[in-house]
Amino acid sequence: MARMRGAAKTVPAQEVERRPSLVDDAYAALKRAIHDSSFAPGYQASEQEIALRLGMSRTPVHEAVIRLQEDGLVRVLSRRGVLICALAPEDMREIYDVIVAVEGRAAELLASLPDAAREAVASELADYTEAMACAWQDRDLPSWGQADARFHRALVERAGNGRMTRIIQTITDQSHRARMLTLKLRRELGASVTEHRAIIDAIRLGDSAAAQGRVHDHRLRARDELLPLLESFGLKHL
Amino acid sequence: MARMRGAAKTVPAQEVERRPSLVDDAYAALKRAIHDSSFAPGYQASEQEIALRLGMSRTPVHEAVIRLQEDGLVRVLSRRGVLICALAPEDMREIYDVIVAVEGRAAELLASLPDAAREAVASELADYTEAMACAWQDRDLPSWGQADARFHRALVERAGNGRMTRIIQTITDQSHRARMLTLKLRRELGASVTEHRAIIDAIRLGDSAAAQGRVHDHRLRARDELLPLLESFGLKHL
DNA sequence: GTGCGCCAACTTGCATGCAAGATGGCCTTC
DNA sequence: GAAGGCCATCTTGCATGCAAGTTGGCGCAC
Repeated sequence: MARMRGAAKTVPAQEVERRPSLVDDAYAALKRAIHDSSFAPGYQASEQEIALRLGMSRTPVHEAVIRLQEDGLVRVLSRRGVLICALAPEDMREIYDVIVAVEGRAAELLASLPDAAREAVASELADYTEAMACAWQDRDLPSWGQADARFHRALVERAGNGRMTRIIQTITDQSHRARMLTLKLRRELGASVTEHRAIIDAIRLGDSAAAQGRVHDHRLRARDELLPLLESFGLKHL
Repeated sequence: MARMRGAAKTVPAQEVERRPSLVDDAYAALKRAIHDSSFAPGYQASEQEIALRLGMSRTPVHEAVIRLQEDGLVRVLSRRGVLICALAPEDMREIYDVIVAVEGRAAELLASLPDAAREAVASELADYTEAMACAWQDRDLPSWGQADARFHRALVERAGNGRMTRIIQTITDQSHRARMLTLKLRRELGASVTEHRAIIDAIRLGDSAAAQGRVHDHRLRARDELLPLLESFGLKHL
């Protein structure tokens, strides 16, 4: 009955592209609901209720919730429902440490690329930064936030390390609500443009130590600007 | 029917300690099986078969497999079984980047601790390093590996960042087999002791830049020693 | 002998049933 | 009136049934 399949037998051709399953649907829907605060932090829902709302049975919801728990977005309280996780300032401190670590290494890697690839990346990053500068002049906060997000995502993705990309994606998901909130509170958005340009210069010059250091300083400055804001506003949980 | 629980209602006392479920059992058992190569990479098993072997139904196995997939240890091939993931040298390169990033930041944080805490951590790290030196003299590879693992785990855990700890835990799980293999291949185990001592000194002195840089160099040296070994031995997948 | 196609077996996706545990309200008792 | 205990209800944990899709082999045709 239990047929042992040989280890050497490679993956059978088809490049493993799953069509979207109900689990994926539930996962995406729940993540979106959490991001746009349809499910506010602290809210406690039952899988049954979520399943009903999404028009499917409990099983795919349950599996999606497991994945969300791995992502740190919810917690499953045994026999008591699903709790949407809140983010404390302490969590934001942790998150910034991870960002500093990963983006710093990514910048280092980018600065070590061959000339042509390096220039291409620098050029792309410069585009996003100019978009930020324009948005800043126009006082267009949403555009500024979008361009900033693109800059930081490209910074990591272009380093070509899937694991680092995934880590940043997870961390970004976790802090999504906080970012949306703080975008309106911050004052020094202009400084980011200058710092981004410094990062880009270091990458252009192939100075990996400087690239790492400047990303490091950029993110720590942003953190030190943000955390007091959060605490002064009494945002104990986001 | 669908009773909406208030968001403000805090977690009901009990500090959320799940007793081990069948899912946890399956998860632990599978991870162990993968680590000790009972399930070799490339092996393809069915959830039914695993469930039978573990004496439970398919449901908890299925959920455990989902978690293992999140950890990057297996892949679920839709309607074709569970594939134990193999690690290519390219994966090891990615893994080392993550380690360099996270451990580097952790060292930085440790060097920024207050005097007493810093000294305590340095002292603990020194203990592990001395254990490595002894094991190296005795040519006791398993002990060396264990002490080295403790050093690196403490380096991250003592920084007090749960997310960084979790990332390192995941990465460590992924590369477990590779580490076991390469422990026997490496020649320069002695250099690690010297480098560890340099890291500890930087932490003791509160020099966070030096601490970060020395961890950085230590891990990159180890990587550059290891990767050629793997490739020369033709270990395309571990 | 070779190649093609059909089919049977096997696999996961998902729904649902049942059981055990947690919770909150109601009733009883003092 | 207040407090404590019992019970109904709600919740997830897990087993299992059914359906849909994939695979490999067997047999048939040439």
